[in-house]
Amino acid sequence: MHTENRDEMRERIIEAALKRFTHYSASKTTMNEIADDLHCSKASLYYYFPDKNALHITVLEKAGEAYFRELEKEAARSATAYDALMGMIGIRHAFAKRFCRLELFKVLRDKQLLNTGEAFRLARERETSLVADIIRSGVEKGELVAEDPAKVAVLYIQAMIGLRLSLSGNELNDDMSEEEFETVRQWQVQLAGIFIKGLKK
Amino acid sequence: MHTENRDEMRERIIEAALKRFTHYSASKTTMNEIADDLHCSKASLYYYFPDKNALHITVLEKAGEAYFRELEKEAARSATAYDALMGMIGIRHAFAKRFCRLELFKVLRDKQLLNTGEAFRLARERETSLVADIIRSGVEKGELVAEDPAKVAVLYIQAMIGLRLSLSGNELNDDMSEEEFETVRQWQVQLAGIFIKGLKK
DNA sequence: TTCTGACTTTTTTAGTTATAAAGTCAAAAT
DNA sequence: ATTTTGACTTTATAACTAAAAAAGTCAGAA
Repeated sequence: MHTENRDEMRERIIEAALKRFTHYSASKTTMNEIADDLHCSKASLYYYFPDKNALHITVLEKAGEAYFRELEKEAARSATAYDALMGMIGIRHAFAKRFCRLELFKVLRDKQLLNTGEAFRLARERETSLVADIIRSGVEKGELVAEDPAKVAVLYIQAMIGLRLSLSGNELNDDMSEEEFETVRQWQVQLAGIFIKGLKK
Repeated sequence: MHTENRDEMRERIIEAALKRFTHYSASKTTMNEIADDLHCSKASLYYYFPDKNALHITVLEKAGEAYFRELEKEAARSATAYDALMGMIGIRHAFAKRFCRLELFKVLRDKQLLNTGEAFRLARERETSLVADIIRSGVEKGELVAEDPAKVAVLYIQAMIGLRLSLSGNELNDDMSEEEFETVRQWQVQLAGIFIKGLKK
């Protein structure tokens, strides 16, 4: 009927998709399954979303929003650049584990937009500029020295992602074992420690 | 006839394979082509090598040997840890460009031995222990501080590989554009700089 | 001991079909 | 007017298949 209900239905669809996706993975979930969960027809889903991909992207964006909200909260409450970056690693780790079945990497790979895709580029930029802000703030407080915080931030993010990828090995996989998650986290913590020291006076 | 000639023929085969492999890539090269280049029969190749894979591995090992020889020469002549690591980056870069058609990554991927394969593990260890030596030497000279140089070396190598992988993106590709090679090199140089500073007193 | 032509076996590729899932739409329900 | 749906079409995926190409073997020649 009016806008309120329309948005509500959209939300219910996103919720149902998120549940299925995180439990069984996005690619193994059919539109029919989502429709059945909601006791509605598949055609209804297509009234709210142009195609499955759009729904998938919306779900990813929702998860991304929650991720950035936590990230920015953490950055705000951290006293030092060191604390902020360490907090970020923990949050990234938790989200990666929680949402690995959303197949973010798979989407990026299939669409060949790992470094070019618009939404992804924006997310990467948002994360990078958050790190840049943390470094800049560290410089202002006299904690750090950095000529070009933005450039350093790009390097930092790239190195963190790299440590994640260097384990995944054969291909850009979304699935990782508990152990592997932990190894990556430890590497990231260690590198962040050295990195921050390398930016000190 | 006697050993001298046998080894000589083996070398000629390796040479011919190396030429074909680096020019057209290993997987696009047939044993018949190598035999034709040498004006001998394909069966002869199988007298010297049990299968194509063994030949491929031998060619990779030969390239690897040259790589480590240069690497160790560079480490020996460098005055500081900083110089040594920067020198290493340059050498790795040159070899990666020169031998990318040898499809090292492809072999590792297909054989699922990126972190487990024996020969590869040894090569990785050799590179890591070289970095560990460089760091240890830096500590002795009072240039650096590191509690556990071996652990730091693993992290360093992992981060360097990670920067390489984070660009390759979709999958573990051997082929990279000139531009991409240069981007990775710059990142590696920048990270090595911060890393070394992070290990200073 | 080294080499080869003629051979067999294995792998890759391209094409085929069957099936499942994605996506559409005219008409019904609210 | 907006929302929903059953019945439909289209598209993508997976499982076979046949043909071609490359890998790999071997008895016997050099």
